Amino acid sequence: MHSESATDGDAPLDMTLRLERGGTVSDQVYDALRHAIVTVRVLPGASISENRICRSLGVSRTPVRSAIVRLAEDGLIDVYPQKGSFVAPIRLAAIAESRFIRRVLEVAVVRDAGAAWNATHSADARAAIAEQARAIAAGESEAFFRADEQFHHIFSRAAGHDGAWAAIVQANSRLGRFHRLFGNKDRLPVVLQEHASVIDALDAGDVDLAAHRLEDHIDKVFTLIDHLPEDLRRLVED
Amino acid sequence: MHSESATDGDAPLDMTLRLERGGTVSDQVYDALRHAIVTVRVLPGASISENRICRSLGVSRTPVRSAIVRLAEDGLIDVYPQKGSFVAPIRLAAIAESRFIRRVLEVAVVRDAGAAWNATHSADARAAIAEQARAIAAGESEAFFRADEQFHHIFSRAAGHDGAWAAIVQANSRLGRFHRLFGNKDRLPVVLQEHASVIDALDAGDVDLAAHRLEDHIDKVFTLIDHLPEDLRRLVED
DNA sequence: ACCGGGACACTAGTATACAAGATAGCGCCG
DNA sequence: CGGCGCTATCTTGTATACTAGTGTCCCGGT
Repeated sequence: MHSESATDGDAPLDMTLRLERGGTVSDQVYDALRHAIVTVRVLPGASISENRICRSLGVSRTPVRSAIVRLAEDGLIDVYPQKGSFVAPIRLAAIAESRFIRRVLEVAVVRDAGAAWNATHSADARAAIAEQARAIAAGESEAFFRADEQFHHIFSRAAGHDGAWAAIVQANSRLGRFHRLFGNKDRLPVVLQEHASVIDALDAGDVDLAAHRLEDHIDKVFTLIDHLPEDLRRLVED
Repeated sequence: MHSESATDGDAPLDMTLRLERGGTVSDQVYDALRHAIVTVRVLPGASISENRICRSLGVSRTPVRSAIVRLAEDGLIDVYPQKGSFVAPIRLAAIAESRFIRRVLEVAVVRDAGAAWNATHSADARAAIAEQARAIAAGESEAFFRADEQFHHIFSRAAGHDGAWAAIVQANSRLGRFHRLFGNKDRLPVVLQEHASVIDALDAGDVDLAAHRLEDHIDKVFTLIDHLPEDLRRLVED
């Protein structure tokens, strides 16, 4: 067995997956599955049956398998040969590692971004913050996360660190599920304030202050782990 | 076309791949291909024909495709649908990014490692250094790189940063080819000295000094790019 | 001799069939 | 009634056949 998975045998949702954009079928399946997992539309521990998915999507097993292989490389799916594939559990140790990677990389990136910071970057960042505020008011949580990613992306673009951004996104794919499951809605306005304070520091040319504020901002992600709701504890490991 | 690849039409080596360890065939193909690419037994730009590989290895296309998908995710192979798959060129911009990621992550890791540093770690590190010296004397370059990886792994183990190590390894898979192609043999003894100086600083409890020395060590990788041999320049992009 | 067109030999993507292992449930036996 | 063992049915891994697109090369016409 693979220990005690959350929703093992039961198949609560028939995977409301829809293939969207063009490109190869394999890519479409990959995007759909990845989105469903990161946004926790499918919960950690859920069974991923190749047969069920290809029946549900009307495609053959080949592109589905290809997508699963890629998701397994991303650490989002665990494959147990001859037993089954399951959405990877949220391991607290892995979350801590992802947080470490993201904090270290993003702080270094923002330091480089400070050197090339200009009015356009500032305007883009404040636009992203405004979009986050709108999403909060409208209760559109996915739009909030999307704008959050846009906001953090600006630093990498300003610094020209495309590769670092790719690494950050990869680490974030683990953190994303954590945020959506355990994120406290009361903290969202605080997030906005912290975002704005980082931009304020950059606009003022104080790179050290910006880096320090960003580091604190990312670290605060872990404050909400102390009061972890009991009914969600079964979704994490360790 | 895919621009000017180095060894496009020609197939200079019949892929002296041999499947070694147990596990699924797909994993064996993945390991063999990855090793061949990272150790530049197959050069950047070389054509990776699924048919040729599965003929060469005596397996079907399915596991070969699976391995190629994973290698494409790793950024080691570029797949052009209906045209072909090719060993990814060494993009100087990507090398710079990998260097950035590795430096930032590893410096942060070594700072954490300093807190938990003990005699065992020191002994392991010095053993790895000794192995590197032996490899240099014996002219076994692959053994040198293996010991180098072991050496750098020690910091992550001491700090308990498994995830960060995984990210470092991933960034290193790009750097590995660069090192093997453009590495200057005259610098190898200097590498040993730099490694030893980092451990000296850690043993002395001076974490800041260790971090600074490690940062310089990783940065020096780029000093050899200035005098890039002309006959190898065709293997890189940009 | 040069230029154009079509057959051909490739490529990767997809679909389907088969193989091997693991599990759960049921029936038989003690 | 309890425990052992078989079977039916799942799982993923592998092999093979087919599709559609692309580039090349040769041959024929100009």
